[in-house]
Amino acid sequence: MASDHTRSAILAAAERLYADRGFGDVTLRDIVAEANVNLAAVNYHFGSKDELIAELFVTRSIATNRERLRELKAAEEQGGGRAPIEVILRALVGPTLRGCLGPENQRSTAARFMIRASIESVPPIRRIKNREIDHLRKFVGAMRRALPDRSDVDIYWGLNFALAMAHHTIRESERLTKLSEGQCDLDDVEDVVARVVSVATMALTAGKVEAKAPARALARDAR
Amino acid sequence: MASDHTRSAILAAAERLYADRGFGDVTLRDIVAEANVNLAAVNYHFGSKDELIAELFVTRSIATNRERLRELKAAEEQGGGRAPIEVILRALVGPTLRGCLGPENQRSTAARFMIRASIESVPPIRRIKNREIDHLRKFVGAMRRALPDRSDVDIYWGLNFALAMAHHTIRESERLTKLSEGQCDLDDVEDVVARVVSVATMALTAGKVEAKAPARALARDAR
DNA sequence: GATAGTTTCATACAACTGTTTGAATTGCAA
DNA sequence: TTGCAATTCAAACAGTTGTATGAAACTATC
Repeated sequence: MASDHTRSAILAAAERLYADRGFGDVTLRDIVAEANVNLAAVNYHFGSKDELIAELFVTRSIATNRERLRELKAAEEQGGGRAPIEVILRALVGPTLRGCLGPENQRSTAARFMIRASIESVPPIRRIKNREIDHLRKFVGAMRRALPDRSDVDIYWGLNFALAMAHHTIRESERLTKLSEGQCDLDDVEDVVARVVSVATMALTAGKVEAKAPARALARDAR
Repeated sequence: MASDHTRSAILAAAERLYADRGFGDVTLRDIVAEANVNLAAVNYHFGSKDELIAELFVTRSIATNRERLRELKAAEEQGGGRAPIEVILRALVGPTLRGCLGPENQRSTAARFMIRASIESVPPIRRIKNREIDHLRKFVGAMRRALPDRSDVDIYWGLNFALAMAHHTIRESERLTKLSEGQCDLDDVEDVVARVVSVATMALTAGKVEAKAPARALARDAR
């Protein structure tokens, strides 16, 4: 096993470079130069460039997913096996948003790396994302328990839209800032989380008996 | 000007190949082989590979944007300069969704190309997307007129979320189908449009005086 | 301190990339 | 037909890429 120094130096350098310049134009030679190691070290320690990228992404994904499940579990335990939908959605999108947004100058390398991964989507990363379905099913289950009257189809769509808003906001944060001329404050992460959760909750609860009647017939029917 | 035959053969072949295999692994040599033209023809007619990609994307973007504005204009004229927010949102996301979704086996090459462009996001395409802001401002204007009580910030967020749901659904349509085991029917484009418009409308109108009071305090406040 | 196993290193490899060149060919106008 | 411009073509260019090799340096064990 030895010192492991080279291995982690490569990981750190690669994450930094990918975060700064994207996957498109960072070569192995850039990485080994940044890490002060030999070119062959990458293939020796990781097998290939793609496996290096995959390891970086998997590490960060696992961290996010663990945090998601931690929040979800805590919420369901507190509610005796059933958590409010808002809290479930917050557990779903909160860790991702908190991990990627926030004041730019204090964003961690990991955060900037995950933003890149969200924007550029190279093959090794796509492959990993496709295996994320089992993880999402856990949230589907919790959402079913929270909204037993809701059809599965509606649950899936609600989940889809929640992730859509979170990821798109991360991907296009720069554009939203420019479009709104800075009026949309993407550094206020908790506000972003609240907005996403709010809209997703409406999407999942609108037009149902849920306590009182909904405000009015929704556009959904206007089709 | 001559026959133009070579030029359009390249465009058609490139669009087909990019649609099928993505930008990542389609080379100029693949394209000229598919188009039965000489390798140098691409640089002769387009200047560079990136300019070829840009031309493909611009052509399709313009078509979509024109359709968007056509629907928007028609709606506002019919309403005497002010259109219902649902109709504005439908003009915003409808053309994109209709252009990319629908039964897979009858999807046009152009549609599949635009899906790829939405997923992979190579530099020349990113550059063009960044110039889309002026186009979006026209929708901001219409939304302001439709919802004069709403703050600009809310308008921007609503627009952001509407685009988020549309684009994410296109990008991740495969995953949503898998997650829902086919229960979410992405071939029924008008249903998808209705769902996106419905949620976006709620996002933009919730918690306001709009006729009756809203059903209840929203998660937004639970923060 | 010899040995076996791990890690580093310089270097070469082999393939592929977009682009350029300059000559050949074509099409059209005078 | 002649002449001139536009287009096509084969070939080469110049650079980059990820990966493989085999020797050297190191490390820990006996």
